[in-house]
Amino acid sequence: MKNEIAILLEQAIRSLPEFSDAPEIASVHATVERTRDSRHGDFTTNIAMRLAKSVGRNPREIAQSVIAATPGSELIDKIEIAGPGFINFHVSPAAFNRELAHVLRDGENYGRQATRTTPRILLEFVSANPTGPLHVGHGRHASYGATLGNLLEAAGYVVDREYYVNDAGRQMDILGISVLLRMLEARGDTIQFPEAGYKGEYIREIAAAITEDISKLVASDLFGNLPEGDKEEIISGLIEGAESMLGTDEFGRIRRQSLESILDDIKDDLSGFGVVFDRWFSEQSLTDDNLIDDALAVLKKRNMLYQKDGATWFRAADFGDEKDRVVVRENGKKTYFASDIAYHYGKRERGYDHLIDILGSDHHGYIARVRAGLQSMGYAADCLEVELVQFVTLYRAGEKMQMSTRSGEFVTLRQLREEVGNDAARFFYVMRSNDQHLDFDMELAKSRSNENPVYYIQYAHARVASVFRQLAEKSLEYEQPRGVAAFDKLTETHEKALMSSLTRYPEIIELAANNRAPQHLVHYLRDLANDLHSYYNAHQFIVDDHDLRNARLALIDATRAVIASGLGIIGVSAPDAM
RNA sequence: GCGCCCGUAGCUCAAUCGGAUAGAGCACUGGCCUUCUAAGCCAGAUGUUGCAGGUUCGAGUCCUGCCGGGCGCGCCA
Repeated sequence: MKNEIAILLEQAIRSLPEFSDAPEIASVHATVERTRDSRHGDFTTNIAMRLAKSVGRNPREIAQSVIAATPGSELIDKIEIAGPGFINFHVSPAAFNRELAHVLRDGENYGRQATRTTPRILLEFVSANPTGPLHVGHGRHASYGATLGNLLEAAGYVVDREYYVNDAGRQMDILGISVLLRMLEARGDTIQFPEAGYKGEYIREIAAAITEDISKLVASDLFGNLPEGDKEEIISGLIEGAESMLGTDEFGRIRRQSLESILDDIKDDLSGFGVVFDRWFSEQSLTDDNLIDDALAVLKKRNMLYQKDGATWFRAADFGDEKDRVVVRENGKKTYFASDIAYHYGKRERGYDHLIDILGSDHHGYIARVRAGLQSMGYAADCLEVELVQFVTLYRAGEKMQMSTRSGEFVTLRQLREEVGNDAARFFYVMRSNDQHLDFDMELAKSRSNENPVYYIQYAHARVASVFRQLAEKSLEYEQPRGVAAFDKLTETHEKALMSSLTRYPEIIELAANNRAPQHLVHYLRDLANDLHSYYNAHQFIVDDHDLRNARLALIDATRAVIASGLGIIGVSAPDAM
């Protein structure tokens, strides 16, 4: 609907020679928006004020000539000039009726844009380290990422969802030794669990399930040969000791089984949360497939690397980073940053045009250097987009909870899901802008779940389903074509409001997708549910008038479809009964 | 110290490349179930948009400075 208005407007402006050189002409489409006040009509544009700047003429005069040049259309009842030069469009009832018929025809596909082949988008999110179960902070990333993926698809983009598994490096050794020590403990050996190890209870559960033979290892030998030092040196000593006493292969198997156990748990948790990935990308595979070397070779070829203090540096500062970064350490080991460059390089090499990373706000410092990496390899700086998600602070009974994986003291996503339910959790997580901090009070979410806005929206959906059940009980039939033919009878204020809201849905999808802002959809659904509830209370749907009854049923049927579609994008169920 | 993000009603938050009178929920008060689910509806109050300047037809939104909060500034991952 908005699109049609924009096309008419663009035709009008292009037909006027005095604006042919104005730069604003390219963005006419984007200036058309819904009015906030129905007295201003249904759609408005500020294009006259924008043109006034570059052409140097009175905006109201410009508006006048634009209106005069606008082709006649059955879509529009009247066009008015208001205020400093707004052009307001009043849409005809017939046009709303026609659009409502579209909603019914498309059902839950209404508002979805046709698929476009470019750009191909890779959406990476969660990517939590596989060293423990997901906690409530990851839940926000999962909900936001999954919803954004759905939104982008609804807006017509081709999106692949990817989880980057940090299965390489020191943290895997720490995981391995943590599990091994719990195995020794379970066997009856006396151990002193290191401060830097993963202390969570889940480590004991993993240890209990591992069948690797560790009879070669004696706890007293292991602890007897520990170096003096801080907690990092102590755990390094334990890892080295275990590898030499038990064997590198044996320790490697324990490490791998621990990783698989945790990864299985994460996958199960996420799929249970309705969050699915197209690919789980292993960091270790970067090394195995020589991708890091390939990426470094590209950088070297482009003269982006140099040697200093025995290390290899990347000229990140040449591309906007605050300083150059090490990619190969003095000891010959590649840095994590080298993996990151290679990973993002690989994403582009796999054919993705646009990369979206959803990261915690504590990672903001790393954006510039990864972007520098891509840029230095010849990719456009804006092919990498990073959406930062602010922290979740969890409160239980008004008390702040700690969230440290290493200490093992945290509330898991699984616990949260069990306590408040998937629907409420998915909804709450995307209710507010991702750049706002989120306070999540468990007790509040549980004890007041009836006041949860998600139920308000679900209830609207269930109410419509209930009306259709009542219809069947009265042995009446819903005749949709007859209803569509009788849309002229929908003249009540509540009906007009509902129709207007329904036809906004495609615009909301576009808005929420383009701004990476699912909360737009959440607020829209709340408003739509409100329209339905108000209508429900003000008017009877199952009335004697055959035509009016079917017209009203068609209207709420369309509403049901849009609510179901919107909730589906957020990952929330649309129940027929509550 | 430098960098990024945030600051809007009592509380939690919205506000569509800058747009018309800054909006919702919660909480509070009163009213509405013999008719399709009262997890609902209707009516009612609240703002120096942290502070001070600037840009312009127009600023919560953009720019500068300051105040307050969060996060980040490794040859860690």
